[in-house]
Amino acid sequence: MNTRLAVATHILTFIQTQAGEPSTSELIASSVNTNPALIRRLLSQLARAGLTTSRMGSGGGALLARPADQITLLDVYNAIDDDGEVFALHDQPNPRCPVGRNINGVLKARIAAAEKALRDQLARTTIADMADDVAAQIRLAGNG
Amino acid sequence: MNTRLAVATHILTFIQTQAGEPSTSELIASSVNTNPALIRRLLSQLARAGLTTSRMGSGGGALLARPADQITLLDVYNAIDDDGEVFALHDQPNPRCPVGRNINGVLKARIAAAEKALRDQLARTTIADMADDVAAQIRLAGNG
DNA sequence: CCATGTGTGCCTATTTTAGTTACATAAACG
DNA sequence: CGTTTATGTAACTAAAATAGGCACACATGG
Repeated sequence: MNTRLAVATHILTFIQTQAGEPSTSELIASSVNTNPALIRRLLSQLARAGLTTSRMGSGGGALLARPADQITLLDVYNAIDDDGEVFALHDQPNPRCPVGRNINGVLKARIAAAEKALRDQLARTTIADMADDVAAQIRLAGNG
Repeated sequence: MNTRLAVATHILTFIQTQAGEPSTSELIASSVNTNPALIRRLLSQLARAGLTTSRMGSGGGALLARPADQITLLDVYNAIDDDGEVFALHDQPNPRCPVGRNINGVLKARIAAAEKALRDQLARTTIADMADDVAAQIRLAGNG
């Protein structure tokens, strides 16, 4: 699978830790350890989905478009995944076979149920949760 | 995403509709509408996972290794997916950034919860359910 | 005007996926 | 025993997805 959900979540969690200061794509890229252009591409998808806003020019960068406890991992997943399908059906089963003719309709319903369970669970975690968890980890390491 | 779960489920559902007669890879391939070698590759993974058995030679083919109501879509998913991860983490976040250093540990737990929800739901459907649903569709079409 | 930073088009490399050919091996059957 | 049927798997090709990167037009603040 791809890492876009992980990177997008990293981006939003990072922004949340910056206490209202805009984060530049270069700064975020250094935390993710990748290219700023890649970060900007993801940020533009997140902005299109209404999760972030960006200010151009000097002093600019990305901000969350709404409070971190109102952005769930499901929002992130929907923002970055074009079709949002975890499993694909097979293109052209044989329509002259009874099984081939009907398998996709049946399977689609079962897969949809499984993907719904996934989405419902993703909706239970917010960016605020992520930032809190990260902060807790940092405190733990500090005490170690 | 890939179509291997769909094809593997198609294979098993097809075998279940054959009333105990072994299914050849060529027959299954004609239902799926693909190449027999591809079916055999999937069948060998299913056999390794203990879901099917194959008999070589004349009159041979694939059979379910246990009753269809004891094979779930989770079993199929586990059989064909090497690592079974829906989402990947990003390789090398920057260890010098507090967020980069901790994001993967935190995200891993959240993603695992979501994937568990997916798996639990996949475990609720058996190959017997699939075959029953397909049979019901065939009856519906017959009445139309 | 100049420095900073976004948004995006275009390109490359790598990996995954699907599909195909070929052949050694195994079993059944006359 | 040899022919036929069928599996299991290696090797290969083609296409698509993924990640990464460069370049530059455009926007903004000083």
